[in-house]
Amino acid sequence: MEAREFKNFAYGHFTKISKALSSPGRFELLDYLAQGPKTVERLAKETHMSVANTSQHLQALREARLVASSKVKNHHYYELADNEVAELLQLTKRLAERQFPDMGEVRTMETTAGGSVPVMSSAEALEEVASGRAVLIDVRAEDEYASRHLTDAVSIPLAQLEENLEHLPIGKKVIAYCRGAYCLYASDAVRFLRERGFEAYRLDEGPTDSSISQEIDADDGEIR
Amino acid sequence: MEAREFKNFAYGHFTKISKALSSPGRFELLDYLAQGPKTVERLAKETHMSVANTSQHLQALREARLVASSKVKNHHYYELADNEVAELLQLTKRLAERQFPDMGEVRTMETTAGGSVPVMSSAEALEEVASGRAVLIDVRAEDEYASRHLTDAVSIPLAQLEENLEHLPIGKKVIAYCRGAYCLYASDAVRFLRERGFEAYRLDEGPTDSSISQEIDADDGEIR
DNA sequence: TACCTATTCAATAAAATACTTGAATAGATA
DNA sequence: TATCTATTCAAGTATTTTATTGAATAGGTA
Repeated sequence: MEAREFKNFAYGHFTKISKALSSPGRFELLDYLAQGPKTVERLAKETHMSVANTSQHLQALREARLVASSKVKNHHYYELADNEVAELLQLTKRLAERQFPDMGEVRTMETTAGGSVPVMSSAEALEEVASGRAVLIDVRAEDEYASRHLTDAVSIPLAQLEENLEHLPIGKKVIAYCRGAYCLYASDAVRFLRERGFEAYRLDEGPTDSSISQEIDADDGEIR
Repeated sequence: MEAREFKNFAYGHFTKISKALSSPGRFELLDYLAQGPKTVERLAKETHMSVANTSQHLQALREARLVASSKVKNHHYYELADNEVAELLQLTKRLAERQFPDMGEVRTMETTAGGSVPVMSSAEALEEVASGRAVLIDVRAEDEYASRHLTDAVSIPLAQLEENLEHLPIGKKVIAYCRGAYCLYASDAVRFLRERGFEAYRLDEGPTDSSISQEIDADDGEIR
């Protein structure tokens, strides 16, 4: 193999990865898959894409080895092929926010609804929860919670928040989190709770590898 | 801003980064820029692209905020806009090599010339050099060495290796490194040295952030 | 067996991207 | 001032990527 041929081979492979990440639709799919395995249909629904289009994108992602699929009964489950894929997503997001300052501004505006949704850092939340002054709720779908969640978090999907109000402690702070800094579920939850008198906050991120240092039990996703 | 509008905004920005990284030409440009600032002409020469094409790619990279440019006299110098860009390159390469196992195989075949170029890990090299049993040579261009290099490394660009043979110690091992695991300069150097009786090795990587933990002096790139 | 569901495939049209060529610009130098 | 050099711009063509649609497949289920 000639030197140039070798270069083409190497750079061709490197860019397979970036190419797969370079479409907004695919990036969004990966973002959802970072929450846990999902079927094509569900991904299509969550991203508002057609099923065929979703399937095609997933195909592209599989060819780039960013996702893997498995079959259970009649459903094909897709999931991230490697933890480093999630890292790549994280790093790309962080870089984007750093290099395009208005991104961070817009995100803050949107997720805090112009100031009426207070944000809490992971570090502070950890302290509040540990000392018993606050409870942590995970407002994502149940299976996403099951796949992986923050220590001591309770699962209350956004849609079931109203019917679970009675289970929330009255005097304590309530800290909600969802898929991450760009996900609006937690903000919706906080607004809903504040309207009902709770001292609610949203977490500034979701359950990432760096926020979860504990081991994950393969059986039920419970963090020890 | 509507929820969907917000999503489009966010994912649109994220993918600006990946899109910029998704062309082999641009990836290669960034790879060279990770060694230090360079002019358009030089980049064009090193990548064997036309100057106009190189300039256009650099333009695209600047719009994605991956590179920044400055002007000195009649030359425009381009450089990475952020250290995280280098991290992104690293992570992408690592992921590609992990997910496409034949990549690693081909790389090993090429860079070790089928076994005649022994490789040494950074950790081992550090020990050998510290104990005085080996010398470390940086075979990249001088300005790349000046921009950043490994501790205790001596600069001997590949083209000047022959005329500097007399300065290499006879009884010691010689460890060569260049831009990284996919760069062939170090391999060329090792073959050249072995033909002349030296016990030469190539390092398995280049001067990355993780291999350099020391502070870099802004004046001359010397690592303390 | 026939039927149903989830997923993939194939074909198309529209849109974006890549590389080439030649001209334009803007600073230095003579 | 004229000239030279490095870089960018603009236009054109070829290629690649995208979303849509409707058909095909392949496992379950009745």
